[in-house]
Amino acid sequence: MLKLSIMAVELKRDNVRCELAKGDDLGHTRCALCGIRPYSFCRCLNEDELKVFSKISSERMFSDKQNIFLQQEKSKNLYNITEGNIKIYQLLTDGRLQIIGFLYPGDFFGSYRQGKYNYSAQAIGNVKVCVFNETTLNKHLEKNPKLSRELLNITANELTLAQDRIRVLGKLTATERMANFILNISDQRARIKWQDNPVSLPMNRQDIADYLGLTIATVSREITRLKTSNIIKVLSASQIYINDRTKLSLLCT
Amino acid sequence: MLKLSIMAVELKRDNVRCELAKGDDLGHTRCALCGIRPYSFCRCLNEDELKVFSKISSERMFSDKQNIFLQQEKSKNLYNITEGNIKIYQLLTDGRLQIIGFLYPGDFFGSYRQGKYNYSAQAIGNVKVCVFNETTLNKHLEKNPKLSRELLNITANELTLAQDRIRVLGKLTATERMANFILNISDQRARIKWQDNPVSLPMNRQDIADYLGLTIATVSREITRLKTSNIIKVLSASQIYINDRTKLSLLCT
DNA sequence: CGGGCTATTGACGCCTGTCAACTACGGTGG
DNA sequence: CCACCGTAGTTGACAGGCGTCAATAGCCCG
Repeated sequence: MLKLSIMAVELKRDNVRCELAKGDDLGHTRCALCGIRPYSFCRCLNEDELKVFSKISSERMFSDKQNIFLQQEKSKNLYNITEGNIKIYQLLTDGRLQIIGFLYPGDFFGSYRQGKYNYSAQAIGNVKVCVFNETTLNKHLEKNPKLSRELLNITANELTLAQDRIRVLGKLTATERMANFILNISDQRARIKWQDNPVSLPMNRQDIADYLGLTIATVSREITRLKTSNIIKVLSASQIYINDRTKLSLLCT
Repeated sequence: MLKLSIMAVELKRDNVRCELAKGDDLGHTRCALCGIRPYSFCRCLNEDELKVFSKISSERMFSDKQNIFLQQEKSKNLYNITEGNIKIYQLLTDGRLQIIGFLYPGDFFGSYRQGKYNYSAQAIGNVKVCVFNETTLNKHLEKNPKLSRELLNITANELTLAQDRIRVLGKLTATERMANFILNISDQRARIKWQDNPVSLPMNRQDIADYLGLTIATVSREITRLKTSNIIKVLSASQIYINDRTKLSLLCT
């Protein structure tokens, strides 16, 4: 029953895509057909600019657990997710792994420092991305102040998200982290007009643990705790229904 | 003895400032006299642009524990530190405090989301800052792609620093965090050509604890541990001499 | 020399990690 | 359609790292 309603939402997305495409010169530009554009940094472009943009970018697919790039690799490309989810992570020398963030459709990534990626990026499930050559995009930015302004905005926004995460990892307890995580992911889905309750978690427990600075056992226990206190319902391992959003918010402090 | 050598370095900074000023039309522009400019986002400006820049910015002083702005406050200004140190932090509803970052001379701050500051900023000791009106600076950015590119670069750089901190808070042990902290602060000082060994810590133990997601007791214990294993010497509470940088690096994993 | 603040150190407890057993689920083959 | 297997998730027992609370030590300044 619930699963059906989720499917309906995913289908609705495809409809949106078709509607966007209708008014355009079909087939000439990939970008014009892109359903995620309203939520992506390229939303600031007009129709003409969009055609140019389609040419300087290309599409690539990745499947589950495939790496888009690795940390310390020389950075050549920047990416924009059009479908699917990605995790970005850093590895310690002894094998410990910290997930820096989960990225969703519309997210731009590949930020770099001294020409090297600062993290590895790996597909969670099937993923479709737009690929931009770094130098090409940079040249484009010089000519298009609107675009570079947009890029500054989303980078600043990512920075505030990272800073919020610093607070979470520095001060919150396991319960608080878990509550905060579920709310965040629900909000994230709402932002791109996807069903935000129940929430479907694309990542597994290990990923959640590595993201929250916890272990898989603790994550599991905390989910059980939220479940037994009737704040959430666990429809399946990856389907969480939020019973009481208020209580969940209070847990985030 | 060691204190003297530190003073020498501070004096040397003043000399640099004088040298920079020599070739300029003295007194007409504040920016031309600014010693921290080579390490600040305004370094990309030429002499003429600098004169304009002096006019659209103003100088302000803050003393120890004074707040420059508070989280959730409507953001009007952006700041650039010219002297002293600042902590940016977030407060939880129950009073817990997480220091997001320490900022040093040359650092630009005031990033915001939805028109509100995402953190509070407070002076550590005496501080001098450049103040920019947000809208004025934005207008300036439109006309000056070099400047907005520079701003994008430093924002992207801050983002990578924030991401590194996510790894530290998510995965490192207390010892590792402490080692990482001391090295970072030493590197930071080296970057702006200040004495990087011994390191003088402008912040107190409580600040370090709130920064590293630990308690004051643990910070103190970890410092003692590094001291007894001869990796550092504690000249005074705020003066740390690094005996063995290699061992310290190894502790950061 | 004494007051007040900051830092250090000790005793103890709890939260979360570790390790391992158990359970649930999805896919595959008979 | 069911039995089987492998993977992912849950749960339990236990341990240890770090927090908590408090006493002590060190330092600055009057």
